[in-house]
Order: sequence, then structure tokens, then C-alpha cells
Amino acid sequence: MDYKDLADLIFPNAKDISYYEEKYPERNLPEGAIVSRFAPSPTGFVHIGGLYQALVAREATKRTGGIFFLRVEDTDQKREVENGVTGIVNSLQDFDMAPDEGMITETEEIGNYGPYKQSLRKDIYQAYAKYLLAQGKAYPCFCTSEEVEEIRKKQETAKVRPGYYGIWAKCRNFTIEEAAEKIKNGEKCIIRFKSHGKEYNKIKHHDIIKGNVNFPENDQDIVIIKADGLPTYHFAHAVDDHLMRTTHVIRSDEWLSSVPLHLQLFYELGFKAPKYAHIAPIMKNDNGNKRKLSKRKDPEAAVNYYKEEGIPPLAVKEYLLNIANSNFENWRRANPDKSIDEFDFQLNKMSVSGALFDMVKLLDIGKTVISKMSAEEVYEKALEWAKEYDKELVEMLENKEYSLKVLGIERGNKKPRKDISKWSEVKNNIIYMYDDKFLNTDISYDYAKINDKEEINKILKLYIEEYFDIDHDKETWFNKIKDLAEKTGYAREVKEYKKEPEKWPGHVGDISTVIRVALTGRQNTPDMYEIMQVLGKESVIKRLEKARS
RNA sequence: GGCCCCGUGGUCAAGCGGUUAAGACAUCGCCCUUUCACGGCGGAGACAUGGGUUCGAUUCCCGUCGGGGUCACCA
Repeated sequence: MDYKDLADLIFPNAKDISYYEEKYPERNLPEGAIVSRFAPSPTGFVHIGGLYQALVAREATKRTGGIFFLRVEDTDQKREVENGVTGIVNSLQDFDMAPDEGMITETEEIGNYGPYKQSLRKDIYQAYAKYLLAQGKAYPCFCTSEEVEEIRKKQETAKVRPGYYGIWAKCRNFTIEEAAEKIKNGEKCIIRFKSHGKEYNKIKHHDIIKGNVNFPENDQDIVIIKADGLPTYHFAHAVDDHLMRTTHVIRSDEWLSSVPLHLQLFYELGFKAPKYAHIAPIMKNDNGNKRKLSKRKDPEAAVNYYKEEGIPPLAVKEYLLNIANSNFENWRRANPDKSIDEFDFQLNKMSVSGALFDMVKLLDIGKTVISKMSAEEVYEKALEWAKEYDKELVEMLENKEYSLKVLGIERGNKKPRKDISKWSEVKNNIIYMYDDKFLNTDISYDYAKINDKEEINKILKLYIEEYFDIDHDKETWFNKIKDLAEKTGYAREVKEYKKEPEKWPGHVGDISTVIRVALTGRQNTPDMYEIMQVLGKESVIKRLEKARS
């Protein structure tokens, strides 16, 4: 009896690996094309760090004529969540980052290198496990989890490195016959990789992001096939990324220390190892300590948060890209209208350590992104958001023609307004422009400097009766307000007032403020002339009358 | 604890042997302006620390301190 017989005994039905090698040939892509992937577990909502990884992987492939695919790593059924794949697919969709290959719904996929869901690739993993077994590079292990735990405890008291390796790896020393005997007796086994690494040997590895790193060789006999017949991450990674012809493995840097193991696996399997790029995670400041954004503690860790808040996906992507390649923002300034896919993204320019998440900066980018949109676009996007999250906004936006005018105020010029950073701010930004909201609610007017009721009434009365005409052009319109200021004893020009402030009780600006507050209930608004034009004569008068009463 | 990685203003970060140590966000002031936003100008604000190496270290080496990661039949 030899290793091959033992392999046949354990996996009698597994195919020869040549079958898969032929089925998934090298990809025919242009020179230098990068094939990379996003490979999440369907364990709940997508984390912002996951989106970040996906973005980086996607951008890395984009201009090389490569492939960005989505592989679902569902080998741990315990952690699996219902409709997990759908959640992932939809999140990528929301950010306009649909993969070139891989899962496209809970069960469907596109591409020739599938299945892209690991639980469906059981046969493949077993074929490769059998292949290792047949060469004596893997062996069945009959230890129960209790036994493994016991070994760990012994190692702890002996103060040696924990793990299943060397003298501690008791199943590795069974003879083929002994192992076969146990299997024939129906003993349950898992499959372990038989490592020939030595801890005292150092290996040099070059990571695209982290640079040169030195590690001890792996000497752990890690499990490759679990009791349920599914592979562990390590083994699935090697098999899948080989068969899917991944050129660049872009993943979170928590995997960095597994590189020696992975390299060893690729080598023993006879695969060409991919290049690795380990991304530093996005962090959060927690009482002076940096920690990863946590699903439990931080709402902003979930990508759905951004959708709910109405932060434009493009803003999120630009922010993330900014963290990834800090020259992005310079590029963006020079190319304000180009697609981010035209940016020359470089993996090796990524920061080695994790950035603290900065919501303020994200929202600033949101402002800029929205300020570049047309009124029509703002309208559509805000409405789309509102349909899901804000019924009142939907009602307001029902009058499309009017809403477009409202949203169009000071929009489209070379210095557009930047007052909306996310869709959830829209309502508060424009609600006073809607008569049915404004006229029917109690407004607490605060006129700032002028607060004498009589005075205010006088100003408003005069304005309505003698100075306001909706048909005036802007210059005439404002001259009329200046006239009104003069008439009521205020300085006509702010500059003159500032020269001799004791001469007047105030200036045109104060008169404007009275009108503005009466008109909108607010001291700060966009251009008042435009507001009046949008409101129309009737509404302006109604509003001013309302303020007087 | 072992192993690995990292340490430039509040944050993201250029620079990597000789620089007035960029830029962005935030902050403060001024200007523009009927308010706000935008925009313009300016201010404050940093090379963790101790030793080397060197004519010269933010840049190179070592220690210290600080931060992060990893040591599963989880990914």
C-alpha cells in the first residue's frame, strides 16, 4: 500500500487534477493584465473595509485590460447569513462596481472560471487534496478538537509555540497502513498539510504594498480539508486563485502573516504563486487607540450606512481612493470631470499603515460631488433616496418643475453652491421653499439686528406696498431695497455705514435680513433675488404678510 | 508572550542624506458679499524618543516607547 492507495481510500471519487487544469486554462489577456478579485464571506452586511478592498482590486485591474471578479467564500456554514450573497452583490451594484465575473445574484454567476461560490467547489478541493495525499504531502488526521486543545495546553505549560507541528503533530507519523486501518474502521478524519518548513529558516517575500518582509518558514501542519469536507481558507485560496488564474491577490493585511504558509501551499501544489498586495485596514480612533472600524460599534462600518445617509456612492469611492492613493485628490483637481476609472491607480503607492476614517472629509467630498451635478441630476438622486428613506421629501419633490427650479438656485455657474453633502440634507435645505410647508407652520422669526416689532412691520409693509415688484431685474430689485433702507433711515451702502457706523442704526444688509427672514424664516439662504423669482409674486407677498401678522 | 509590520501638524499624507518639510480636510483671521455657501489671500500647527553612522540626518543602523496585525476543523 502506498500514498496513492491511501488517497484513493479517502477520496475514491475525486477527479484527477488534470481535468481541472484543462477546464480552467490560463487566461488569454493582454500583457500586464491584472486579474484580481473581491472574496468576501457572506456573513452579514458588507463592511466599508470590504468595499475599500473591492475598489482597490477593481481599480488595479481597470486600466490593464484585466479582470475583476467576485468569489464568495462560504466555507464556514456556521457563520453564514441568509441572502448574504445578495447583500454583497447589491452593495457592489450600489457603488457601480459590479464585477466582470463571478456571482451576480444569490445563485447566478457569469464567467468561465466558476463556480464562484466555494461551497460549490467541494469536488475541486478534494481533487487537489487527493493530489497532495497521493504524494505524501498531506495526511489524514484523526485528532478530535479536544485532543488538539489538549496539545495546545501542554504547549502552553511547556512554554513552546502552540500549534500542530513537528513532534506535536502526532497523526503525521502514522504509517500508511495505520492510517488506512483507521479509515476502514470508520474513524473520522480531516486532512492536514504536511509541512517541511523549518521555523529557523527565514523566507524573503516582496509584498506590493508592504514591501520586503521576512518571515520564518511555516512549519504548521495546517488543516486543508475540514470534517465537513470543505476546505479551510488557506487551501481554498491556493486552489481557487490558481484555477481562476488570479495574478494579484489584494486582501486585508491581517493575512500578511499567512503568506509563508500560502507560498508553501502554492509551491507544493505545483502552482505559480500570485503577487500579493496587503491592504492596511481603515481604522477609527477609540479613546486614543486605533482600532479597526467595527461592525458592532460603528454604524459607519456598514456600507449600507452610506446609502441610508444618502452620501453619494461616488463621494465614498473618491474618499476611499484618496486614502488609497493620496495623489488622487491632485489628479481630481486637475481633472474635475473625468471618470475615476481614468485615474492611474497604483497599488504600490498605497499606505503601509491604516488610515483613520474621516467623516468630515468624506462629507466635504460629498459636497463637491453634489455641487457638480445638474439640478436634474440632484433631483433624480434625491428623489431616489427619498423614496426609500423620507416620504415627506418625496411629497415635496412631486412637483418636479418647481423642485427643479428650487434645486437650480445658484447651480450650474462656475462657483456653484456647496451646501448639500448628502441626500438626507436636502429636505432641510429646501423645505422653506414649499408654500404648503412654510405657510402652514409656525415660524419663529429671528431678525438678528433689528428686533423692534413696529420697525419690522413698517419695513415689510413699505416693501410690499412700494418697493417690491417681481418683474424687476436684479439690479433694479436691489436698488429698491437700498431705497427702502434710505427711506427708513438706514445706510444705503454697507461700506458707507462701516466708515461712520454712528450715523445710522444699520444698513441695507440689515433691511435685507428682515426681508430674508420674513420670506424664508432663516437668516442664511441662497441668493434672495433668485428665491423670489422661484417663489413668484403671490407667494412672496403671502410670506411677507404672514411675517407681519 | 513569540513572530511580523508601522510611527511627518487634529486627520489623510508628499518628501527618503543638504527642502523656508508640499498639498488636502479641519481650525483661526482678512477679503469678496444684502446673509450663508462658494471663491481668494494669509495665520497657527508636524518629522515619537535616545544613541550611533555622516561634514550633515525627518530620511540609514541599533535600542526604547507607542500603535497595529497574527498565532483556529473562522475567514
